[in-house]
Amino acid sequence: MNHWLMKTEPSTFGIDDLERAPKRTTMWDGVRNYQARNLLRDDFAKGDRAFLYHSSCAVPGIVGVMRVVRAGYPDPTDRESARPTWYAVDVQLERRLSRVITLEELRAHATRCLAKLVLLQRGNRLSVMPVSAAHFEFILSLE
DNA sequence: GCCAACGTTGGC
DNA sequence: GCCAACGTTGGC
Repeated sequence: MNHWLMKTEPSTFGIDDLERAPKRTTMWDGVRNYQARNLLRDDFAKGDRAFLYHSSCAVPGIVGVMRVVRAGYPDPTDRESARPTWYAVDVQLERRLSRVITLEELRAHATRCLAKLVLLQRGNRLSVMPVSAAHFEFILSLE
């Protein structure tokens, strides 16, 4: 069972939108980065849990926990796919956190508990990234 | 709006 | 295959 962190810009699609979506479920599409694509295609499994992360906003941070309800499949928004290039997954909101676990707060643990967290690595630009089980639990304990 | 950092593109 | 130019991401 893998754990993930998935970034979204709340001005485009955020936790409020996901909460209102039918079955609190959405197709996570539009990823156009090969490394992230490979994760979606090869490593995302039904039942995996993922943090929902708000980026490019006033208070960047983790706002919810999601469940992967459909593993990787060809992204239907990928128009020119004779062979599929891009992949999507379906995720369901499990719960909204009682508060935002902010990027600033995660950074406060960057030299210790969260030293290897991909989100905190220099120059990281992945929109979908793995989180270790230990990191996942630690972050939840901050709530 | 700025800018650092990275991915992608395309000329050679 | 190299690498400069360009585009994008995302925090601040």
